[in-house]
Amino acid sequence: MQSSSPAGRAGRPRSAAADAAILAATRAALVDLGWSKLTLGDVATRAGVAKTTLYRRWSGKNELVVDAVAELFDELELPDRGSLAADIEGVVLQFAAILARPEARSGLMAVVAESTRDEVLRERIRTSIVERQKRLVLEGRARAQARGELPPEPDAAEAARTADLIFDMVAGAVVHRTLVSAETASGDWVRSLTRVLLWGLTSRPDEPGDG
Amino acid sequence: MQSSSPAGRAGRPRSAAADAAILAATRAALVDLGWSKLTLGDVATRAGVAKTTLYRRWSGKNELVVDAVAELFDELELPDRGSLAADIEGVVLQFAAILARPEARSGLMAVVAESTRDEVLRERIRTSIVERQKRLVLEGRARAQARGELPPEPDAAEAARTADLIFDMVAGAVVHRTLVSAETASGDWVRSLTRVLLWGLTSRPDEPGDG
DNA sequence: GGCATTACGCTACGACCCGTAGCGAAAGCG
DNA sequence: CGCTTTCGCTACGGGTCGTAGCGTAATGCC
Repeated sequence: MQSSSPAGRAGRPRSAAADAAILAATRAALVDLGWSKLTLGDVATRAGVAKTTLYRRWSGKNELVVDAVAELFDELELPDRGSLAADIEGVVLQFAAILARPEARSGLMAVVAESTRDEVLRERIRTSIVERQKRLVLEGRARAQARGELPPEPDAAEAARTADLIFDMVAGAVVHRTLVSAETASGDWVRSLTRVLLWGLTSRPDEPGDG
Repeated sequence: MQSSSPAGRAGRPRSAAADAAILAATRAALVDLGWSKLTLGDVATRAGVAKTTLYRRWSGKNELVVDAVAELFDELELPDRGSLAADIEGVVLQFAAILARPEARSGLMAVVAESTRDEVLRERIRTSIVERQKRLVLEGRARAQARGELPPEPDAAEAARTADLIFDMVAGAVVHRTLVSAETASGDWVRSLTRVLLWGLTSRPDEPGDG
């Protein structure tokens, strides 16, 4: 059977241009129609491909939108702005800018909602979207520890729990601010968020208000 | 025309029992089918009413699910546990318990996603769900100020901005932890979240790490 | 009690979308 | 040149949507 080509089987190869066109058409349809009114037939027409071609590559609407939205987060990276506070503010502003785009707003929340009843979809979202964001938290902390802004963590498990907490707080706050409260994540707001986070993480345990 | 009855017009009144049955059936359908596979015909059958009756009261799936999910948050209240930290932990645990229910998980995120393209729906979510949660933040702060745990705020606008920030951080963190990271908001996690928040809010501005 | 008014249950309907099957043509590989 | 796979196109049964129409049930007003 497959003798020479490593991954490419015999026969006509799939068009890479079609993949890009379909994902772009999906984002355009999300902008124009939103999640619930988006139909795969319409996406195929926008992309200039047959509906059957679309179904050969994606099993359904959920998977298609996950891939289309995931590409939006490709531009996320951790800039080196010299201090932990500035690094956090920079990446949060990037994240907020992505969530300000209508194709991200309507698409991301919808697939997350669907993922509560679809374990495979949830894993797809995790690997293609969430894990990439969480990596920024780990990189930012490592960089801050190298700078001496944060102390090294002796307990690896505790360090992982803290990173998860920070990730949920930052990403959750931005998402909630943008999609639920429907307010823009302005520079002032991001600075306030960063201030609370950093003071909360670096303050000494002076038993403030505990019984 | 309408001479005596204040709000009730002439004719057969709408069945209040039908309203309750429809909303309960909607939640049951959310548990069994999730958002995307939920159909209004199925909800009507579950509730024991005709499909036309359902359409006479709700304009569509979005509005129906908002009302069905909103009832889940009726039980939210601010317990007086003696300290600000304990109060926060209590209400966050209540919030997390609601979000642990499948009808809330699949329904809430879906309507929020739809609300990004529907201003009327967004306002409906705000008044019936979000604003009720935000009120707990304001009550909790007022109680903490009465206890002397927090200083009084001279600037009302700044106080409102801080309350909005705290609300987005708390609600966003719990939602993100529960629905995106798909981990339970355990007691340990809630205590860690509360610790970061309180230290972040009560620490003195000693310029920690700023240039 | 009779009457107007409104809600209700039921059926039926056109419109739309889904997801798939089948076909002939096109584009690669050996 | 064959073999294989993809592609575009058409067509189809099945399901849901949202509405219209009808007869019936329940209330307020006289």
